Amino acid sequence: MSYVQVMIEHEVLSLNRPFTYFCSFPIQKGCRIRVPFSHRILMGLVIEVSETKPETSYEILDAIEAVDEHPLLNGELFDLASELSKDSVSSLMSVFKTMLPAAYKPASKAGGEVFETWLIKDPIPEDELQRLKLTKKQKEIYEALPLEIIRSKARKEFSASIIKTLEAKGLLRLESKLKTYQLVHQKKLKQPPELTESQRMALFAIEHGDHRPFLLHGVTGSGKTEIFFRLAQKALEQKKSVLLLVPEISLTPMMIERVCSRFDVPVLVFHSRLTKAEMASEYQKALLMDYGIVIGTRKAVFTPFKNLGLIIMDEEHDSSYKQDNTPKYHTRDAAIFRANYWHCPLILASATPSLDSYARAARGIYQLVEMERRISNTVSAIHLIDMKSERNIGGISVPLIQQIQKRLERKEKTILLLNRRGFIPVMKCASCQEVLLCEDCGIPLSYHKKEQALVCHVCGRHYPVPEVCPNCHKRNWSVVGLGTERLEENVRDLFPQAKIVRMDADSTRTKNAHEILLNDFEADGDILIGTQMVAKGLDFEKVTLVGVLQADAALVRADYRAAETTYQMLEQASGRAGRGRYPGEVYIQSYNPEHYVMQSIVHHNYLAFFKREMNYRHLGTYPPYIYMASLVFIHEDPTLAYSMADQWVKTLREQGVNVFGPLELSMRQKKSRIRILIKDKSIENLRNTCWQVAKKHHEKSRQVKLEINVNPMMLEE
DNA sequence: AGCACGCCGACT
DNA sequence: GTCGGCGTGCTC
Repeated sequence: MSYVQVMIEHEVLSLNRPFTYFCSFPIQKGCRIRVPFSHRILMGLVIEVSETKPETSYEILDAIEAVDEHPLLNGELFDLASELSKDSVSSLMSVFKTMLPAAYKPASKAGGEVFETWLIKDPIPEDELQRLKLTKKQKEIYEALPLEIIRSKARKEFSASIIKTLEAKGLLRLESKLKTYQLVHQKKLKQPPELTESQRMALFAIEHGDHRPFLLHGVTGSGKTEIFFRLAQKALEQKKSVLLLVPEISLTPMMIERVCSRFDVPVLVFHSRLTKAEMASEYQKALLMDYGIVIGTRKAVFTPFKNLGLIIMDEEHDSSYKQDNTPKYHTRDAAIFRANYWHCPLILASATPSLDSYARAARGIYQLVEMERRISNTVSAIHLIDMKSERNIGGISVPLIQQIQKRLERKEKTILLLNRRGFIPVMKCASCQEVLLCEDCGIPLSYHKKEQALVCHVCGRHYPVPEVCPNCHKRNWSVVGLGTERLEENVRDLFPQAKIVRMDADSTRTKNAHEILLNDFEADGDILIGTQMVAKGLDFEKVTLVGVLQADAALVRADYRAAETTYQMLEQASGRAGRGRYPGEVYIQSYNPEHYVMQSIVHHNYLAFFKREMNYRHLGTYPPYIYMASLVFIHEDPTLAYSMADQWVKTLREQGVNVFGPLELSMRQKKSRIRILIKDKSIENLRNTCWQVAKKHHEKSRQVKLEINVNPMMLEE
């Protein structure tokens, strides 16, 4: 007997509006509902319920049935969803779908949940028991049974036949419940360590701060985790929950281990490698949990809380925090929203803060807390190897080989990091290492093999491939590339007696691969070879040497953030060495040792890097000085996609919008992708422009797909 | 997004 | 004559 506003399961922008239905059954906001919709029956989500009939020009149809008894989303998550939808220029339904566990997604045909049969022992009066005349054995088992137990477990532990009899006599009630999984295991609790002076000061600063988010800039090994735990302790004492976000699945096992050996409270885990049933189980636990700790990757930021007291976002600079499919939201924005809602502290932590965050801290939007000292009070020595003059074998320089040899003799461990970005086709002079830059943007040009041209991926300008290098006038162009597999072979040839563990996207595809490989390395491995993923968060006492191969491969990327991500990667990688008692050494192989990124790393000087990089961003009008959005037009026919993009460039330019392009990107799934870029000083203006294009584009053309990314983390592709 | 409707070409 | 291609319009 109510009228409901329903969002339909489709994710397209053209259906991103509520539809009204009459509802003859009770229903609440946040429940799924089945409704008739254009010749079919669809699933929808109720976003509003009202008693009065809205005034409409159309006929209102009857909804079919309610799917959920209890709402899947509360008011807070609703508001968060609508903000993220607006901010990321994507449909509300697409946000709902990423928020909810797969088993509860509006469009899913249910399923994914696993149910178990439970036996419930309801209280039964004594005379009733007498009347049933149980045998001695039956009575014994009946009394020994707990009030609630999983049927299969009861049958195994007691007697299957007697349990059956008890069921038949009506002494045990059957109930189907969602299966719960045990994803974390309580460890033996450890005592908190003494705080160092620098930790105490950081903690003091956070505890005496105001409501603004904190940016905790602590060098690797400065003991940020202990700060997290002290703050968590406080929140838990007040019976409030703690949300602990990590960028990648590979970092969850170590974090879970640490949390469980410190706190005796419920701990929940969320990440995309959980099965549907595990995810549903954790979600149910979250709904019921009064207080506890939730650890997870970006999807954990949507956990329903009864009382949230602290949010920690570790490695806040990591680009995995931004989802790269629709809705393209940033976890940081969702975390800020939730911290505001709960009036709780938000800690953005990193050894290498994103330029965005550090700039915000500089402007007082965030409160900056610095930790400059390592706990061990040692600083790793960083050596730059100039690959232009140093001899190398299979991509490994002679000094690095000697160092690895030393570690093998001393039974210490080595991590070798190879940047996979080495595969991005950038043309380079093999004689003088010159890389060609765009005259307008100063950004390295990418080599497009098919059209034999050099292209700037920022402004879209094309250049012919020059005959000879403009620097040394030799004709010796090359495209660089060395993969982890090749490197593993080379290392094996050099050190046949060493135990080598390789960690990359290939070797970590299976479920617990990360854990297994890392345990392997910790137990008796000598050398760990890997891509970026070995740069992040690993904490092994015996690692005293880190080698970074092709350090500038990332620098040469055709992206305005190339220097920033290179800096972050090198600093993070360096931080893996010397975490224990033994001091660490880092060898960075570079063709541009004099580059400011390399120099800042050697001198452990983030601020110097920050200033240089900000200056560069200012000159090129890049974020954080302005906001940016990329619009990609996709179609099989390149001319159609291009003309669409081109039209928009012209229309927007007439409106005075700062627009760049169109630029042809590489093909994806046999489809042409044409990108235009919009820059704006005001984020509101930028979003308005994007929404305007999104809506109008859909009216005009259905065949050309449009993908919008507000504040993209990466540009080249 | 789907799906019906409608208008043109090439087949039993 | 009809079957089926896919451009266009609509969904409470």
